[in-house]
Amino acid sequence: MIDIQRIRNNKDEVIELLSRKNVPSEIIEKAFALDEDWRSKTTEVEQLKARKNALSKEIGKLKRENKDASEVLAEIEKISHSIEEIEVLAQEKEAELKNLLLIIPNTPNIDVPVGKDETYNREEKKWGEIPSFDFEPKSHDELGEQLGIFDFQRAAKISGARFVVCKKMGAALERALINFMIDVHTKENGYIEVLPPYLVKAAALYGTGNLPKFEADLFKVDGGEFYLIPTAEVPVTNLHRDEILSEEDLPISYCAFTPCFRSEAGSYGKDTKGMIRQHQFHKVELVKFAHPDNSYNELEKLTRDAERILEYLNLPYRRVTLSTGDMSFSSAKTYDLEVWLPSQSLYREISSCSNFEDFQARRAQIRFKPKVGGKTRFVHTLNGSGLAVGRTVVAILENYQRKDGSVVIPEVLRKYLNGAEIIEPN
RNA sequence: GGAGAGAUGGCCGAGUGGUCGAAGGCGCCUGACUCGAAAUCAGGUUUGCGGGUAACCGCAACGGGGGUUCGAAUCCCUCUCUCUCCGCCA
Repeated sequence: MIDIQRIRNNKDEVIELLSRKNVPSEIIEKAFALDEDWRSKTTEVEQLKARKNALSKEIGKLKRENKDASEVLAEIEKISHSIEEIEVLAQEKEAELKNLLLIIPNTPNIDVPVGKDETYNREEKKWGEIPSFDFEPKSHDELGEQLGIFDFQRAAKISGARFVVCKKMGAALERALINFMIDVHTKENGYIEVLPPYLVKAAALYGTGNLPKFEADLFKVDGGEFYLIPTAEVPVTNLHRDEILSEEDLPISYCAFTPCFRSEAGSYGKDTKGMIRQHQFHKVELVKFAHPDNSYNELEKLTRDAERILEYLNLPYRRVTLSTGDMSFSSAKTYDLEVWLPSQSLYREISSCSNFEDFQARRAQIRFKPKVGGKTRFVHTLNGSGLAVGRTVVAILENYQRKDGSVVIPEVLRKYLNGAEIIEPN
């Protein structure tokens, strides 16, 4: 949530920054006006309440002295009526303002390239050598079906479109990747492993910014108050909701493996074949609670931690900074990591690493108390995929394929697969 | 699913209608003592919002929401969570 004080004190700056995210200025002007209105009514109510409190105390005193209080009671009754009237108005304004603030996106960092869509994303680096094949490289779904490790047809029978059944080395490879990623992040990068719930309440989704605006992207459990998580970001960021952390504990870094569930509403016709876009997929997620003075440094580190997984797997990738028009609602700055897919001859997103600054922390009330200076401050939250497991399988199959349709297993994964070196058709 | 108990400040824990934003303890901060530290002694130490250059003033908050009352941590309703017992269950 954007800080209303920023709108109050630097309205024009906020309008300018949010125009980069295609937010019309009228929305900010509306929030500004609601805030002014709310404040004047609140001030009025509070003055009346102060008078009422004073009179109430007087009654206590009069009663103790066994004196008559009817005159004071009469005045209180009059004040109470006024309070009721104005308070309703103040509460209406407050609710309206709050609802409006909940749908205003985060302001982009000044460094983020300005543009209306992904064509304005800025490439930051490229890593690895794009493999050259002396044959036509196959797509992962073709390879997977030939190898007998993916079964899209039966998945459709069971659950419909956008699901897959992984079998044999397909299933084992997912499991190996999950363990490999978690091992690297916990042992080499200092993340604390957590295994959170996959069903969450609405409040958790408000905290991260998925609600109220993006309900259509989520699966809601019928009849219950639960939602299936779209990413581990939701439960893990909410670990510290309504908490005051110790400054010396920052940054706190978590790593979580979870399935992710997405309705993919509005993506009809996109990536219909294969494992790229599924209703259910696995992800190892990195989440940090950082000191606000150091969060951009932590974003660089977190992104490097994700990149290192790709490097261990020797998968060619590039890093791009998402433009203001392509980044998400809650983010102030996002790096996407895109892995090379030979069958499509392009880079596809495999990780998204963001600094949300205090946007989520303000929604979820995650704060810390500075050692000196007293006043509690909001932490900065960050997260990134480290990595999306299904898409990593896709990238491995496509980049490590051989002419005969077999696939070489990346060296770092072999110890997780009983030493297997190659996936072969059987 | 049934029966009961509970939720108070960073932590522990008192408080059953007004003088309670809240005793006491722990922790933390400042000062004294000390070469220094520990111990001891004295003082201080909640948060959010609004107003004010500031000192400061006001409003709100004792799990969440609602109610009774001139006045609620305290009484009533409701929700959430925790614990105990019974049932069921991987």
